[in-house]
Amino acid sequence: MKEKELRRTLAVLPIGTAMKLTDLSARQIRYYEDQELIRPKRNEGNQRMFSLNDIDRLLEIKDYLADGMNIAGIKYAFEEQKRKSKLVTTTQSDNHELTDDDVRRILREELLQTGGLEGPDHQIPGFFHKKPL
DNA sequence: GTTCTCACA
DNA sequence: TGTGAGTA
Repeated sequence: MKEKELRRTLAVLPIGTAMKLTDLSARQIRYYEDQELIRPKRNEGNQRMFSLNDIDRLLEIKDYLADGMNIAGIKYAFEEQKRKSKLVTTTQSDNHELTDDDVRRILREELLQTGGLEGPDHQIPGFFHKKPL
């Protein structure tokens, strides 16, 4: 499955396409880049070029945001995703019982629970959640 | 026509 | 986040 992974990392989509695919505004996409949630490549004309992985990433960001998570929380979520991903590939390289979706869902639940139980006093300023619902 | 950066009545 | 300005 290396060819497939390679194609998913090919940055060939301009921001206009990313907008249609993710239903996000150019403003939002650029803002998320500033927050280092995504790292689109740049072409010769300094224009952002997105890969399918970037698109998935943007969709995840939109998903997390919908669940009330903020930028800091999402950054943390991606770090954990990377950490757990490494754990899975090294401990069960041939056991694919856990799909990426499972990891994301489990992780989201964990984050929502943690942030939800924290009292306003012990909550890290703008980490997991936006204003307590 | 599209995208980029910067700035704000 | 939106939006307009001035470019590339």
